[in-house]
Amino acid sequence: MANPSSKSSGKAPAGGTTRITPRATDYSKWYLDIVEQAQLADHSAVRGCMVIRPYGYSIWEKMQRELDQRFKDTGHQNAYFPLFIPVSFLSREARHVEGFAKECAVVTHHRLRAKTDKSGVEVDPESRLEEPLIVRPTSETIIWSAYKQWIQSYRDLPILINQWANVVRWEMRTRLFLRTAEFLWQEGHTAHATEAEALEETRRMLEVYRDFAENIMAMPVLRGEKTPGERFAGALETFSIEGMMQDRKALQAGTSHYLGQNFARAFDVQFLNAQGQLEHVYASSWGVSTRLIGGLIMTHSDDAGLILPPKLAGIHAVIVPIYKTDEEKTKVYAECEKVMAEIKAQGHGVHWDKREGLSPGSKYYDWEIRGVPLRIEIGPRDVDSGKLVLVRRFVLEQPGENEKALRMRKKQILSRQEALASITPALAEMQQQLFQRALAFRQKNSRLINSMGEYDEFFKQGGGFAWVHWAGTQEDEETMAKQHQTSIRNIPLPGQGPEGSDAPGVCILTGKPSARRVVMSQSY
RNA sequence: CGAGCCGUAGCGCAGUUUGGUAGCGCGUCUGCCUUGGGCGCAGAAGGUCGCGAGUUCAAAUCUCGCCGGCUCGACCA
Repeated sequence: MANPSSKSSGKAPAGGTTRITPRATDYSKWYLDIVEQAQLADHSAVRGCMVIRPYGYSIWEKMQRELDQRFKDTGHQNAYFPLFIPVSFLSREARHVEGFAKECAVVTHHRLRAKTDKSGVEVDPESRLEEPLIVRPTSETIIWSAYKQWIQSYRDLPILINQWANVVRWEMRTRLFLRTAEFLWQEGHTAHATEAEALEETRRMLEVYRDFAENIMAMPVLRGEKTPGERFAGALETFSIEGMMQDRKALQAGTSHYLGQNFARAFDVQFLNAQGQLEHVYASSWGVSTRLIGGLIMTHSDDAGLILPPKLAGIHAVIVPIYKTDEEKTKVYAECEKVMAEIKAQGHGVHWDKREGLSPGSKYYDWEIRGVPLRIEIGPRDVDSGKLVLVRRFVLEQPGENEKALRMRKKQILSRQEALASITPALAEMQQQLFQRALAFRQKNSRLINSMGEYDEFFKQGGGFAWVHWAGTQEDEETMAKQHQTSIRNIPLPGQGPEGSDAPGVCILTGKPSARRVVMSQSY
């Protein structure tokens, strides 16, 4: 055993530079290391709440831009409703309050006063609120109380509104991005004259989420309906998109709910239809949150750090200059300037790392951890030969390939012109291959399972998505959850599973006939 | 919320058993030297030891309470 204070041997870093824990060693440590070292987020002084750092927030901003455009393209407008909700509003819808009551932050007073011993301040008991307010865990109630004022006739419908906001859910156990007490999200809340229209909206937004997840995040997702036990509190139907993370657990990445007339009844929102009859309004709601950033990390990243799909990268290429003398620096900098301008002109984000006193190697590690898709190295040799060194953060692994060969393939020395011309296609290819790789991973770890024996074996071997026929009760579901730490992620819409997954069969637990398979797995 | 572990400089940790001057590595700053995968040398700055109370001549160290983090469970649109 080496003395911990002695110099480490081999190619370990010279100093105590923090390294990322490999996935194989400790998956959740790996995840936290990336969040921390890529400077995405920090824990804050408040339990369960995070500070989203600029680099992490820039990813959220990119996501927002893409999603917001899709919402606008499907006819929605943004609006904003209050952070506080009268506690009585929550209880208007019975299931809704049941679902959220246990995780609400409550405001009961509006004033502080100095303590008598001058040691600080305390709640002024005189300032107790007539009715406590909760900090919104979701906004259905406050929004439907407003919709009541807006809707009288079928001519006022549909209302297609989205809100970008923060919400608070006092979770028992939190993890950065995946489950925090406060998180950022968007919530769409729509009102319709007919059930069919509201259902269509519910499915349309599920498809918007799928499109965004797969084409922007390069994260394949399964669309499907949640079982009654997993439904949103107050919904008649809940649909989700579920991604498979690299540890083969599922992550619920977005939900779209058909709320029927539940909230319209709770807030007495009726409209006069074209036939002159009063009717309750039909509703949908749908949301995705900063949890997506957690999904992004766990879908693509590797032991060297974050890997960003180009469409979510603010910086697509980083330029690292290499020089010894002032003379070389001048020469190299002139070239960097030109290369930077040309990449910018192509419409890509580019950053020139001018930090002094850091070796190029340090900079390489730095940008790798942050997941920047392309690195361009420019040294005197390159300037003289009219070439550029272009290094990709990610190339598709080939079977049996060792780490050194992989690294060699990431690095190309190209003529300046060739290198610049290859940036756009390289980014497009990376985006495509990240999706392909994640999809192949999910397929490899998805299986049609027809007996409890197979089921046990599958999860003993590491698990994944088990496509099983199911006709059990909610109690049966809970029993499965206890015994296997698995749950029904959703009942996938047809056409998404392995060969033969859409055929009817019999429940693996009860043997009763079943029309469709469900996907069971461990989850976040 | 239950069990276990943890909280000492920006980061990672030693010191706590047996109370007695606040330590190490990395990072940071200054200068020199370097720069094609985490350079080197010299010097310097940096601390309410998570917070509060208690025991004591004396508390990072012992006691009690609280806060926060990690892992596992319970819980979780």
